[in-house]
Amino acid sequence: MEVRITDDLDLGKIAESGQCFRWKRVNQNIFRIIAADKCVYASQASDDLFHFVCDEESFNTFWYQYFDLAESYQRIRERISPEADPFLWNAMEQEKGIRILRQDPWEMLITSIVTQNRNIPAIQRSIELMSEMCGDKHYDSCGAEYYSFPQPERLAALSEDQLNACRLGYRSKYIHAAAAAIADGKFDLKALTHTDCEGTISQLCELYGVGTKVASCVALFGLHQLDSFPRDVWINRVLENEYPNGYPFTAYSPYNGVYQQYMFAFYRNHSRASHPS
DNA sequence: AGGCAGGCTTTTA
DNA sequence: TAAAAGCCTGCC
Repeated sequence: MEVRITDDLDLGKIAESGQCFRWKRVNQNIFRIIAADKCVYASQASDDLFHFVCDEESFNTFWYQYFDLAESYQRIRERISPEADPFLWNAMEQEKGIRILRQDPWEMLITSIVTQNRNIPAIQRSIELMSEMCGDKHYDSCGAEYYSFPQPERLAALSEDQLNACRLGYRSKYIHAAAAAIADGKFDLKALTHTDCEGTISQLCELYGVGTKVASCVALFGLHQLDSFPRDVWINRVLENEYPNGYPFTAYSPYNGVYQQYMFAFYRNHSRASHPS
C-alpha cells in the first residue's frame, strides 16, 4: 500500500542508525524489515511517499506503532534553535529522518547485550544465527522464509555449544543469564513499562552482563524511554569535543535519547569520512 | 567505598 | 593489528 508520511522518516538513515539489526537492504531503495513475528518490504519514493508491501490493517495495527508515527520528530527537532546549540542543530539537519522505533523489549535486551564491543555486520550475524537456531519459521510476501526472534524459553534452553555457534563470544554467558532470568520470571520486563527512566536503567543493570550503556539502549529502543541517553565511545567523543563545559541534559529532557541519536549518527558518519583507514 | 587496569570472543577493515 | 553502540573481576 502507498502511504504519505509528512513527518521525518528516512528509511536509509534508520537502517544505519544502529538501533535495529534485522533490516536488510535488498536493493537500492527497498528494505526487508523483520519485527516480532512479522516481515514487511518497505521503500521510499520521496521524502514523504512510501510503499509498504502489506495490507492496510497490518499497517495500521502494527507498522504504524513500530515506526512511532503518532510522534512528531519534527516538533522534537524544532525545540532546539541553531543559535542555542549549533552543533546539535547541524547534526539534526544532516540526520533528519531518524526516528526511535518501538521495538520489543525482550529482543532489545538480548540485542543490546550482543552489541558489546562489536561492529554492525557481526551483530547482525549473531542475531540471525540465534533466530535461525530457535526462532519460529515464517514466510514473507515473496514466499521467502524468515525467522522471528527467539522466545526467552527457547534461548535459555540453548546449550553452550549452540550459543558458541552463534558467534557470541564471551557474551554467551550474559545471553544465557538474561534469557534464563526472563524465562523463569525472575525478571519482569513488562513491569518496567510503568517505571521512570532512571529506575528502569538501574533495574536492568541488575542483570548479569548488563551495564549502564546496554540498559540505556534497552530503555530507549525497547521501552521507548525517549529521555534515556546511552553513552558509548562515540557519544563520549561528542561530549568531550563539542560540550567541554557540560551538556544541557535538563533543558533537553524529556527527549535526550532522541537528540543522542542524531549526534551519534552524525559523529559516526563524519569521523569515518574524515579518518579514512 | 569507589575508581581503574586488564581481560574477554570474534569479526571487520 | 587495532578497533568494534562494554562489562566483569580483582586490586588498590
